[in-house]
Order: sequence, then structure tokens, then C-alpha cells
Amino acid sequence: MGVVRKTKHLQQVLHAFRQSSDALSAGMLLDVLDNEINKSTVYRMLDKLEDDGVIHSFLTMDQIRFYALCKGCSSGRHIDSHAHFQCTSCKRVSCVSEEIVWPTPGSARITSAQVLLTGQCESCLS
Amino acid sequence: MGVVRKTKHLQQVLHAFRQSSDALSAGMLLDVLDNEINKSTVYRMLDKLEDDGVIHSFLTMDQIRFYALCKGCSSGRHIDSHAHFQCTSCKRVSCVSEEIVWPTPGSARITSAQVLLTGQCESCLS
DNA sequence: ACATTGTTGCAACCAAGTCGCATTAATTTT
DNA sequence: AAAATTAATGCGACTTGGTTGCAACAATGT
Repeated sequence: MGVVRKTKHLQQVLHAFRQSSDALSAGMLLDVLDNEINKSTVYRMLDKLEDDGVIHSFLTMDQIRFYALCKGCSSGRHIDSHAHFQCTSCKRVSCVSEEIVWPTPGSARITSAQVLLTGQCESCLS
Repeated sequence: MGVVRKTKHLQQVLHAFRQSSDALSAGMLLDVLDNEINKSTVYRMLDKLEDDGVIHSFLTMDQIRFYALCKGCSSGRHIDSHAHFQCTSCKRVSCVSEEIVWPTPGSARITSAQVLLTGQCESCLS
């Protein structure tokens, strides 16, 4: 814990996220990086980036964790008030821009919320 | 495929769901059944029950699939218009009764939707 | 240059979930 | 009621996304 170093690998990962309009899984990231970075390293970087509030993560129905750049999250608070959508055909995952209002169950203290929509995207439908 | 037989095991599983006010994972189910039923069998039954629209499933942040009795789903259409909530302390998962309205991204055809809230439940807060 | 400390790669590991196949148990047919 | 049919079960091996311990390495501070 402590200083975050500006390593080449970190830059590569951040670049991959900025390049992609979709959310990425660890596996996809390993693919686009052509396995130049070790699996454990990728997972560790993703963990740290999420802790730092740079990216947020969520799970798709086939229980794979996807990551996307955050817009309004901060360290320790990951309420992303938008939904995620995965196409069952092309498997691509994107963020849905519209805001969502969700309920607060009883007197629980909500620290994270996520919405996942599944279906077929426009281009896979046609 | 074909006739669904009324086996003792199926009854046990359904009973477990009716007993529990929370959603259950395959692992929890194996525990409450004290491993009287084989792991594969439990998974296969859960699959079938979900196909038949008896239960629905969703994933928690620690990527474990949970199952709960359906209220308004039918075979092939699993849009459960309610959220699920998991307590980070006691790990219990429950259904939130309030209805949710979510957006439709572009012209995609949504076939399933799920909302997951994470935080601390009332009893773990005190 | 040297010490310090964060980062990486490797390989072994873990756990949820799946699969093939032989066996067993419901149901149907005779 | 016994035989035939077919669904359900158990078992073990396997897959896979993700984790961990540890030694080697690289970035930063003095």
C-alpha cells in the first residue's frame, strides 16, 4: 500500500479502457494486450483501479466480471447510477446512459447498486 | 426431456425454498440438505426449475448464483421487476418488494433484467 | 550507488459450475 | 405384476474465472 507507480503496464490497461467503448472483462483485456501482461497482474491492477474509483465492476449473467471506466464514483463508494447491457449474441457489454432510480430496502445502508439488462442489441437483431 | 417426475429430491428442494425467506445459492442448498443430494443433481434441478419458471436466478457481487421462487415469471421470460439485496456482513440475500422501472437502451430487445443492491442490512447495522 | 518498497511473473491452488457415463428409480406398456 | 422405457441420480473427472505465496524485478528516495 502506498504510492501508485506509473508503470508501463498500468498505462497499457488504461489505454485499453479508453480505446474501448464497451466494458471489458479480465479475459478480454488479456486478449487485447496479447498476453503481454500476466494474468495475476491484470487482476491485481483491476482490483486496485476499482479501489481507487477509476473503474467499476459488475457481473454479467454468465458470471464474468466486467470493468468500465467510472464517471462519478470515488474510492469506497461505487454507486453507478446507470445500467449495463449485455447482448446475448455478440456478448458485448455497454453502459446505458439513462439514469436509474432504485428503491432503498427498509433501513439498510446501500453501498453499491447495479442494474444488468440482457437481450439482443440493435446490430444483432438485424 | 418430457415428463417431470415427482421425485423425493425435487420435493426437498422446493420445501427448502418455501422454508427460506431469503434467496439460496446452490452451495447453501447443499448445506441445508446436509449433502443428501449430489452436487450435480442440485445444479440440474435448479436449471430445470428456472427453465420452468418456478425459480429465477441472479448473481451477487461475489459472483455466486442465487435462486428464489418466482412470482410473475413464466418459462422463457424471466423479467422480475424487483431488486435483490445482499448484505455484505451476513451475506444473506433477499428480494426487495418495490417495483422498479428501468430504461430500454436504444432499440435493443431486452429479455431479462436484474437489479442488485449491496450494503448492510438492518440487523447487521445495529 | 544503495536501500526501500511497490510491481510482476510463475506455478500451484481454489471453488463454482459442467459433463459423460454407468446406475437407479419412476412411469408406461404388455 | 413383470418387463420395457425413459427420466433422474451419483460419481469423478474436468473446465474456468479468479486467487495466493513467493522469489525476482523495477521504480523511487536518500
